[in-house]
Amino acid sequence: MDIKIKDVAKAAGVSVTSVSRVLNGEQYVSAEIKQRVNEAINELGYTPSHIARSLKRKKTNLIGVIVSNITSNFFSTILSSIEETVDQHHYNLLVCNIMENLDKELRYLQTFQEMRVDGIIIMHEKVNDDIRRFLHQTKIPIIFCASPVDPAFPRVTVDDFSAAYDATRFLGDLGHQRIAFIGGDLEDVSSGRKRYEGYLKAISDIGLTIEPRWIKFGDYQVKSGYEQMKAILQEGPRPTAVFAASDDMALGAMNCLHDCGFHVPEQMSVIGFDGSELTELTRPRLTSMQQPIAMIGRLSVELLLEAIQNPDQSATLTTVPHQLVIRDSCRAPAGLV
Amino acid sequence: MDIKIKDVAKAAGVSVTSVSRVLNGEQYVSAEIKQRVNEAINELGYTPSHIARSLKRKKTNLIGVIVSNITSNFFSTILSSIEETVDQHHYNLLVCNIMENLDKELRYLQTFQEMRVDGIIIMHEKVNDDIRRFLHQTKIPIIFCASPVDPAFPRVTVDDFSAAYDATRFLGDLGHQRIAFIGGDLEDVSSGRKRYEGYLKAISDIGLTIEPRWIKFGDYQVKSGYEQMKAILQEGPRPTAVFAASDDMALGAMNCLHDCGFHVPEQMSVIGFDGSELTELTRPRLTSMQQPIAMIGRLSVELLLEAIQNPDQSATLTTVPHQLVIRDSCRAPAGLV
DNA sequence: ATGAAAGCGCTAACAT
DNA sequence: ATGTTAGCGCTTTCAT
Repeated sequence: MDIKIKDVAKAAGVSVTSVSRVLNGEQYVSAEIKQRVNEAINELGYTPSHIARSLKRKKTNLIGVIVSNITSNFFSTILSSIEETVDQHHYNLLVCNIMENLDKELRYLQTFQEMRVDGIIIMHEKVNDDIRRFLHQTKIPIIFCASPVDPAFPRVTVDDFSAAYDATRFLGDLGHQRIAFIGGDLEDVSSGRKRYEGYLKAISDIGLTIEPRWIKFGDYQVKSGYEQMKAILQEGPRPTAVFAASDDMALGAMNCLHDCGFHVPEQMSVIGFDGSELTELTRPRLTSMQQPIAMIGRLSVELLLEAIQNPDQSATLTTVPHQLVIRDSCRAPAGLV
Repeated sequence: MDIKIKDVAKAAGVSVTSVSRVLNGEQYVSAEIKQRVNEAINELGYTPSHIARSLKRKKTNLIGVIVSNITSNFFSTILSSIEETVDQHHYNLLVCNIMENLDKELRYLQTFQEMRVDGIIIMHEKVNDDIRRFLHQTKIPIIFCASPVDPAFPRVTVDDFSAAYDATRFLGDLGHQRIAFIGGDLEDVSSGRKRYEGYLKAISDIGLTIEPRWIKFGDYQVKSGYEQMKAILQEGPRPTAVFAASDDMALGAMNCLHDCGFHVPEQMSVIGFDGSELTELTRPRLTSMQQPIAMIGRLSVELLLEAIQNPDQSATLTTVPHQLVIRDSCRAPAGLV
């Protein structure tokens, strides 16, 4: 590692310029020199310094990613697809797992700036004022992935309102009259609120009345699904179906139902949101409103790379299609069959 | 971003050295200069370049991580703990998700070298000759995390043999006489083989005979657990208990049993390995041989950082304790109760 | 087709 | 206590 381009040049008996040229596959190098240089590189075990290169080129080929919780199957799957796409374009990934800690997010954003990353991907719903200020001030291209926080930035996401609407309607079409909702955080103006609104609209379109006792909010994670389901079961008249705004929460709800002695779907239908791998791992398998997870990751990267190439584009919203995938956790309510 | 230390120096009316000094919190700067510099920094919106710094200091504060499959709960949890620890020490993480692709692993290792990462963490069982050659040739400190591939390198791991032995014995102690095993890849000399050997030893210590039809190998993932369980069910006399070498495979096995109409634990006991979050999410909850997941991540980072500080240490094996966590998926075989 | 040399933004040895 | 300056390892004009 202590060996540098100059050493290679010396060993090959050429100038550093020539070495640089073969390193970068440029024209104007004779086959002979190319060969001598490559031999020298192999003999010396030379690895070019990305650092020096970045400094000179003013380009790091680094992408910073902020993810709210990497242990969630939904996020890790997106991350996996991001990594794959980034890799295909010869970029590398700097990852920050913020675990809902906004201070950490801000700190990392600053680090990303110090690192001179070429672009930033944010998979997180919440931002505070400090973060918002940073995002607006920085010149680094940014994209929101599956979390359309701020219309000032490019974002790729499903139509959360419609997707939630469709999920709720699906339950209504099965004949359910008492449909509970376990939402995400209302504070995130994006998915959290949109999915809630989609649910409300569907309920009223179906011709049902809103029942506050059947509306609870968690944090998208399994545990909160469990707890909110429990709260719903404990308060008066029971619903016959539940729509959870994430598969994780749907799983939590199913576990709660199981532990309380209720059968899914015989006594309670459960529908999730995300279409993560989880849906195939539960028993019964979980019917869910599916997001095109891999596509979201890939598109985010591709749009970001475009923005890097061509910095002054306007912020666009890219909507990807949602799709209901019916598995085994929903059916018509008991009385109706 | 186009503004550099020189501009700050000019704006504050001091030398670049002074700016550098306040940037790095050194002594020998008067309070007055410090103040003027900080004001200039804020006014200009200056962010120091990590790139330039790294080039000069010959230290990037970057750690490269190779993970075999980031969507697995076990690995993403370790990764989460690695990220947390690394962050506390002011390092950053470059992540490669290889998805069992060894070519990609090698390519990333080379990229890590170009990036001049200060250290590398590998969470992957398999290596080929090219990779092995690279690992031995590079001067970058390396640690194997939860995958003790090669005794030439530091590694932190549970005692896979004993852990598998204890898990199997637990089933034996419950009274099971027919204990199946779904292992990981036998090709990985480390965990895969060790867990298998632990199983074999326990079977013979319990006084049972090895039954090849009850020994299958998967790839640690859910799907293979399902398939291998199915294979076991289809071949002649059925076991009364299964030990799967990962929680993911145990879940697959449980799902297969469910789909085939068998009840866990009434008709079949299932024990997993890893102690990932999954164990609490299944119904019945999964009894599992638990690895101290967070500790493995944290220790790996700390040992790596030590090796970075002090490069010529010998490769040590750090064994972390395993622990059986009894949940609801195992009980005495039917005839015995 | 090849090479000499300037400079990317910073730190640190060396003055003062 | 503060400033001058020589690199860190590379790319890239500009000459030849």
